Amino acid sequence: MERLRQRVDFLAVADGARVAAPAFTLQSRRRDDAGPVRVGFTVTKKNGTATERNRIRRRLRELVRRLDVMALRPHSDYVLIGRRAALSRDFNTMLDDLGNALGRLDRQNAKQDTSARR
RNA sequence: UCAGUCGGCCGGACGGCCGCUCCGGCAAGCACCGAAAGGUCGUUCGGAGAGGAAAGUCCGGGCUCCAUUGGCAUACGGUGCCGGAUAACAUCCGGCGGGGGCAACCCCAGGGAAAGUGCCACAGAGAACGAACCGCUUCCCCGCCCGAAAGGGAGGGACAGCAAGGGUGAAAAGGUGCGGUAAGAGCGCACCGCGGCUCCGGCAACGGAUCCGGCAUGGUAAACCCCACCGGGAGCAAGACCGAAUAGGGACGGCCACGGGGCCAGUUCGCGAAAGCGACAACGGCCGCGGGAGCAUUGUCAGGCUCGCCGUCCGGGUAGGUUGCAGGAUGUCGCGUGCAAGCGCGACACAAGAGGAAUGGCCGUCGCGUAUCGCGCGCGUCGCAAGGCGCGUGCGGUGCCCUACAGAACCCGGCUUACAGGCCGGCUGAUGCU
Repeated sequence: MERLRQRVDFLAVADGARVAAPAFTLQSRRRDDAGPVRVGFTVTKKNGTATERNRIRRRLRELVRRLDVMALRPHSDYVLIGRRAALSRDFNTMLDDLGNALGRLDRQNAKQDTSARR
């Protein structure tokens, strides 16, 4: 698993499907290449001071690390957009949130694929 | 003990599991490459990893590029008591002056108002070539009262004198007292204030003393301005190096007029199912004529013009990468020196280096604080007593907070702002005890 770092990659994912949770918004995009799963984090300035933004990003990063790798689709990019609730929300609860969000994202992608085929 | 004031410091500790970034390194193990020697953006391993403000980006520097490349002046901006410290500063230290506080101590944008210009609202008579509203006063005039008279008293008026008192204001042209006068006035005197010469102390800001001047010039320069001093601009997204794909530029070589794109002409007419055949045609080509502009369509051509394609090399340059980028006006300790800021010498140490941005996540134990409950002790008070109430303190339990402000982004020196809780020291005042 790699980190997403280039601006163009973030912009590409921003066009993909998205799912909202109390502490974050999850986006993803299938890349159609042989590369590994990549995950990026976005925390905008409206979420608070630099210290608070750092904390949000670190907790989200830890969520992804704890996650079962099998829950992520291979050859895909994911972006987690942090929200202020990520500062105080219970860690295990957020872990469940992320699992649910991934499931919903998969269903949404499947629906988009079938409609694209038609 | 309480109240105050100034300065300095800390800003959770330990541990468990799982991670991140950078550095070191094969000395050892593993993985991979290699025939081997050996090697690796590898892994296990070893080491390091946010702040007192990292913040605001308000000053000052280093560094880099650009400009000027002689300096100066003008303009613009900044600084503004004196001396010192410093790479430099609007910072710091030591003084001076003014203001506040019983004091320790604190505050001050603190050059020039006899270079010039402007402004000074409201109130008030008057706000800057001094003014007279109420008022005070001598002489004179008018009538009245007392008196025998001389004269005296109260009132009114005119000419003058005055600025003490009243009133306005942030401010009214020195202040207080005595003398003086018709009433008054620096008119005179004393003290204070102000200005000036001289002398003394101090590097200086400035302070002190004698004498002189009766006092002549109100405030505002965070109004213009004057004077002195300082300042070229932009910033690490600076700058340097490397440099993919695609498009485009240049050079050389090869290939083919096959196919394709663009523009013009044919989006024409006849025959034909179609392929095709034929006809006619220019603002096009060729030919003709003319020295030329051009002319002629009665000549001729159904296509004409243009871009090529492939390979190699070169230079510019985007994304991106590397560097700048962590050994420095560096820190700690000691000694010397200076009232101090600091400076000098010596020893030791190396202490984050990210880049959609590492330094974390989840827990445990302890500690701190606070709330509450229980028990014990001390003091005060009420009560005959049992005991009640209040305050302080110790131990234990439980809950909460499990921490405030806040995250390096080229690096330093400052300033400013934010900050839970806590520690240490100096000094001042008040009170108590010896």
